[in-house]
Amino acid sequence: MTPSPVSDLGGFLKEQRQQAQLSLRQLAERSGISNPYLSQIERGLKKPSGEILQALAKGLRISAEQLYVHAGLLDADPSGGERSALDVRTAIRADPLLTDRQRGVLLDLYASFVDDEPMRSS
Amino acid sequence: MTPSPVSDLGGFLKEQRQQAQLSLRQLAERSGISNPYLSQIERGLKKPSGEILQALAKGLRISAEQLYVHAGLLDADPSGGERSALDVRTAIRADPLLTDRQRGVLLDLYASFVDDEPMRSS
DNA sequence: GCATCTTGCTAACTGCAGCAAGCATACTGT
DNA sequence: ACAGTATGCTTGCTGCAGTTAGCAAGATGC
Repeated sequence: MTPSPVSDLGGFLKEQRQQAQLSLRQLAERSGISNPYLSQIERGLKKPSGEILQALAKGLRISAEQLYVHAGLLDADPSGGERSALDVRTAIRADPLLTDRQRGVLLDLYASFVDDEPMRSS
Repeated sequence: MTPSPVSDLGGFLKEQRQQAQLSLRQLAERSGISNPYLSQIERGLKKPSGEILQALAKGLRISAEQLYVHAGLLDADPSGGERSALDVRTAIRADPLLTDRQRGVLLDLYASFVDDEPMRSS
């Protein structure tokens, strides 16, 4: 975990907590986690799960996504060339108007256009 | 964890894996996790961390956000079904990895699956 | 037929997330 | 002064995430 401001979850948590004028114990109680554990997270000694991050976001009255970004679970800005490839696949797979077979055909065709490795043929 | 399709991570993972025509071991290897663990996740016996979900998304070539939604770490996109059709078209049009010709082929194919009227060629 | 490989799973194990109990220090009220 | 409270942290513990070693069954090639 690099100590850069963007990815420093603990530092960000401490900053948000202080901005909300909450003690470590108050935030821990509001979030439903133990205060020693919160202390360890803020000091970068422990690495919390997504559920703990959700609980902390709730206690801080901020979005969980913000904490996921600092924890490295989400990208800050989703734009970018490589992300677009994932969007097409994601959109096809999520489309309720397509049958499974149609979905497979579209995905295969897309893969043949974009990938070096097409999907395995049955 | 309710067994509804929206929140059933294991079922969703298995479905995506089968759609991608990967064996359990192939996906585990592509994702960099152990195959018994993947088996346990698919059967709902274990609850993976965000990092494992990221790795699985990478192995499946889908967005991690989709898996977070199924794992209950993110809310699903609040827009409705009609939006899905726009998403696939939008995603294809915006994809920088596709040539104009490939884009046209994909859009026409999609339209033939979903619409009665194929896209008019420009 | 047999040998080999693939597949999904079981069982035992290790490391760490997250907790409870409690410490040391600072602050407040009498 | 002292007692009580608040604060952030230390320590030891438990449960579970995630792994390795290996099993049973099915598939494949000779």
